[in-house]
Amino acid sequence: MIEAGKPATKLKSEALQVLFERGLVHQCTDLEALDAKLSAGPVTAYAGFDATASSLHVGHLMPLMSMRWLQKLGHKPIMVLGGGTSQVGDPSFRNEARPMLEQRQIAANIAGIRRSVERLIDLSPEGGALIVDNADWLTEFKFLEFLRDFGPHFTVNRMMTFDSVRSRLDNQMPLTVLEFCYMMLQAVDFLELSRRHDCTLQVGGSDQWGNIVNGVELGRKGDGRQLFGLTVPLITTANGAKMGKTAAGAVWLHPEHLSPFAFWQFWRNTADADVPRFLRLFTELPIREVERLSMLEGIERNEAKKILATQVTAIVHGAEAARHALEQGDTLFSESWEEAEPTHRLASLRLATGMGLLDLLTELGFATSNSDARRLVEGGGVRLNGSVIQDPRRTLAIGDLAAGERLSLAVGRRKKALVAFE
RNA sequence: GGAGGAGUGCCCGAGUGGCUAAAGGGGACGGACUGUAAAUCCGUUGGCUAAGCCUACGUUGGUUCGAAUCCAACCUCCUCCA
Repeated sequence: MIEAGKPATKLKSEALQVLFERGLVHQCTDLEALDAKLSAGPVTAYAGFDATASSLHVGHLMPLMSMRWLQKLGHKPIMVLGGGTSQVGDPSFRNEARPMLEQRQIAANIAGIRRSVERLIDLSPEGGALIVDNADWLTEFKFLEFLRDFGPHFTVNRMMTFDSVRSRLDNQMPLTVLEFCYMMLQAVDFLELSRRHDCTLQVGGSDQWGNIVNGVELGRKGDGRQLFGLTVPLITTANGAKMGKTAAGAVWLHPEHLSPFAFWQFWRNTADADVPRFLRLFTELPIREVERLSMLEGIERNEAKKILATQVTAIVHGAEAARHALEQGDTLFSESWEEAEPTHRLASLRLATGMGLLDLLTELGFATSNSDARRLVEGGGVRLNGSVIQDPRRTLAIGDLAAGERLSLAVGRRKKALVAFE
């Protein structure tokens, strides 16, 4: 096992060179052998995503970026949707069992995740990529058969040594058999993929190390094959916080959970200190360009942030959406932002019946509840058509519309909306 | 199996009958300052049909005019003993 921040030896394969250069490597089960294999020819690699929510979020971007690089460099990605494993729930580094997911919920979540995955990976026949669902094989096993086929390759002793379950055991928190067996399922996934698709590499988050190693060991004991595991680092922001949380919740990849513009904004608001690293990790700009942008200081760093935001948004939501978000950002944060293109459209009928300012704030996602909106207003954080409104009972009427049948609303310095009524 | 201790808001943590929607800190959000950054200072931080009401201190019951605080049972965790 290799702990990798920087490779100890010179790498032969372009794939690993790029992944290291990008900061996408944390640990590898056998760096040298993997390097040799990757430089010898195309390798099939997989990354798995469980159906814990109906959308992926920025945390999932790291393995996704790794898979994109691998595909670009001639290797074959397999994206595994966890329709089977989600029925169990990964206990890794969690102090409590996950709530059991209903079948219907899993199916709905898988559908949402699939949409993002399809965007991020080239699924054209030339791309060689595949999307599969591990329910396809995991649901087929009969219990005794499963135990007899795979059980002998796992020892409870070994399973209990993994850090991912260690703290649960040490703290004497209950770890159910259901959860404990999760690592077997993920190991079987890897074995199955190696048999079906000649997949020999698994990429995952650093919290997946234990699960991945189990798969690698199963490959060796079961089929006498050498499989490889590679983990991406856990990203925290310069402030030490886990990346990807905002007041509104996780930063989702699915456009229905978070608009492409809001997504763009998230990246635009990156702290200065994080910009170089994020450019490396989350864009595909040539490393030279990344370095150039990283040199920018002071106000100029804002340009780097815009490029970062636009690049990541292009990858996740498409070039068109990214360009649009950039334009919106540029006009919305310029002097004449109140003349820009509307960000939201509502029926003018709603003004006739009297629309509460607080309701609008909540509806636009600027406040999480009526009370939250009220606090913002009373605290002087809300501007309607340029002037601060502190009366929470304020309602909006036709008279509030400026030119173009619209009104502008800003919360703080970062959140701005132009609402058109038509 | 026995003895003792603990479970509080997003997180940590005070609170041992009414003055407690609950000290303090962290985080988050808003204001000032700025560059849609950081740092600093100030404010806010359960919900609603909002000067009123509702829900909340592991769960369920009970005592009381009144409970996060007292009692009982249960669940979970921690420490020590076997």
